[in-house]
Amino acid sequence: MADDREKDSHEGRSVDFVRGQVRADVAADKNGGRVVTRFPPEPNGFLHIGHAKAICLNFDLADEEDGRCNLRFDDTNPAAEEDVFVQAIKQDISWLGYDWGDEEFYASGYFEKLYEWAEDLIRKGCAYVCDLSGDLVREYRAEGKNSPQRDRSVEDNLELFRNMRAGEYSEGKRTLRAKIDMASPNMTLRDPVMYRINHTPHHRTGTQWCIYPTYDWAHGQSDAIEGVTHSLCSLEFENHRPLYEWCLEKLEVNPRPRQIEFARLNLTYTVLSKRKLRRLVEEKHVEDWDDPRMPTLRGLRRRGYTPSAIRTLCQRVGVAKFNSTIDIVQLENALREELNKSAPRRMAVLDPLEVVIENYPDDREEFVDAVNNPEDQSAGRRKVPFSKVLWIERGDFREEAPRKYFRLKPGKEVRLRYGYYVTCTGFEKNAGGEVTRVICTYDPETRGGDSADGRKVRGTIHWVSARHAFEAEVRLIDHLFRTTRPEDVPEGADFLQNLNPDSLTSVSGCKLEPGLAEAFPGELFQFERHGYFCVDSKSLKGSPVFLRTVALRDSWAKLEKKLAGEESKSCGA
RNA sequence: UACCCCGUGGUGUAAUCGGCAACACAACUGGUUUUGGUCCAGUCAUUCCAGGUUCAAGUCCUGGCGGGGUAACCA
Repeated sequence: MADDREKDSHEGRSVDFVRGQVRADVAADKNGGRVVTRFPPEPNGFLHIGHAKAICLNFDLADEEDGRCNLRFDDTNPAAEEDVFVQAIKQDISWLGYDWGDEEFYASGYFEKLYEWAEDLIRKGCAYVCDLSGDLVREYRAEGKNSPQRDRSVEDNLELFRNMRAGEYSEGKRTLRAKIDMASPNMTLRDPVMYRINHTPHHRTGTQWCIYPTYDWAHGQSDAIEGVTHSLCSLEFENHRPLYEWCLEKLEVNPRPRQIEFARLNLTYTVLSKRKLRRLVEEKHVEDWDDPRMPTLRGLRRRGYTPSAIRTLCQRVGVAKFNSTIDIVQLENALREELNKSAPRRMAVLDPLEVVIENYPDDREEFVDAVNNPEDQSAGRRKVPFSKVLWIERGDFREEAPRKYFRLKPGKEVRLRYGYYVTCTGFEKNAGGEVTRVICTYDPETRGGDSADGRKVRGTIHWVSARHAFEAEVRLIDHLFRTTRPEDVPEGADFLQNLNPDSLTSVSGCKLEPGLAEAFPGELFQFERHGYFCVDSKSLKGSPVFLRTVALRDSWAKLEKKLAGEESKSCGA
């Protein structure tokens, strides 16, 4: 895998702009040609696929340049952060396939140093303690008006700042602000807040501190402390770059890390804002953060997505500054591509219809030979039980079929995969007009699914022997939202109105190949002609629940829709 | 409104110094097939607009238009 990545990026025709800039720096021997990146999550939530893009970029880039990537928890806000998130984030990054080695850091580990630096700034006359309330600070900044305390003496500032640290003031009472330029067209430069008071205990430093550095005061300096050379972040920090540089310049830190911004990932039919994901969980529109419909890494993991499929997606979408939305099929396709090569095939009937083979002996049973994976001979073969009464998919029989329908219909012959050719000789219906049983005859000469006379059979359908079937629940998962851009709602409307009511369909009584009874949690299969399914890790032992990870492409569904369209058109005319 | 960033097929991402617009996915055509899957072949753009510089502009310059971000004691 590492080899592939290296090949792609070093020998490939093109390189994204971030890699381009990093390589230019290396070529210019900046930082002695060293490359250090970092992934800086705030431990206040779970990682989602948007984070995966940043993780892949930072780790892959460091790897390509023989550098390293640090994991740094940006834990400067005790009100929001918790250790459970630290643990979850580490677990998710590892699962994705990345290793930060010993480079696990916390912004909170630098509190003392950041404090010292803040005092330095005060002494230089570049920071002051401000008494304005939050509302007033906002107002003054908007108007470009100086804080009344902007010209406090260094001595007073130092004393007040120490008092802040000592816990003498209540929350919101005072802040430490950088003295930059209240007239700057860049709002972030209008005397940004560096420290605020918060008496909430911190997940790592407990009650040791009651003043906390803001992102702007902590981030660049944390990068510098760790020797980060390239600090990659998302577009919304673009306006902060001059401030990022101002801090490091004032502190005379050398060498200085370089901030580069890139566009974050957006996916169709998906919502990736932390706030919105939280609402989905809290308002119970999903089971939890690891609901298989969630775009969180734990959700995707539970659903059966592989780390490499996610990495492939991140690699394919590239890195740029254009704010784009990736079609979710891009993700689905990356997974299909991988599972097509690796997932063992099994037969599973989701919507069972009974088939009786009238010329097959009542009590006979035999085992037919089936290929586990046509894409991978080393996956071997297996024996599947066959008998007189079978289950087939309800959708594979039509009393009256449209043209180009290759499956079972009266008088028509199809192949039962790995079994025999069967011809439909009749069917039964109940009072409601629903087909309850299909009657067929089989050709004993076609065992295995081939005929010696070279007779052509257009349809091949899957089946499960009724007597041997393993019954289980299957959950069909679809997009959580029914619109491509769920967040696009009319003024005042809620994105939840775009929730897809059919995102989760539970189907019980599915008839599966008996071997599937032994499937273990997380194990992935292709149910032939349906899609890829995995055993829900939350299913109870001995009664696996299968989740549909992703469906197979279905060109018949497309064709049928098209035919139906033509039909109604000609009828209407 | 102010400031910053970005506009290349349907969707994304490329295109050394200014030099034949490439790749992936989607869509559509056809072929192969014991999965209507996979696989294979083919089709699909006058680079947001208008000027300018140049032998030559996706690329450089000017002006529009369009989209996004920011204007937190969040990150």
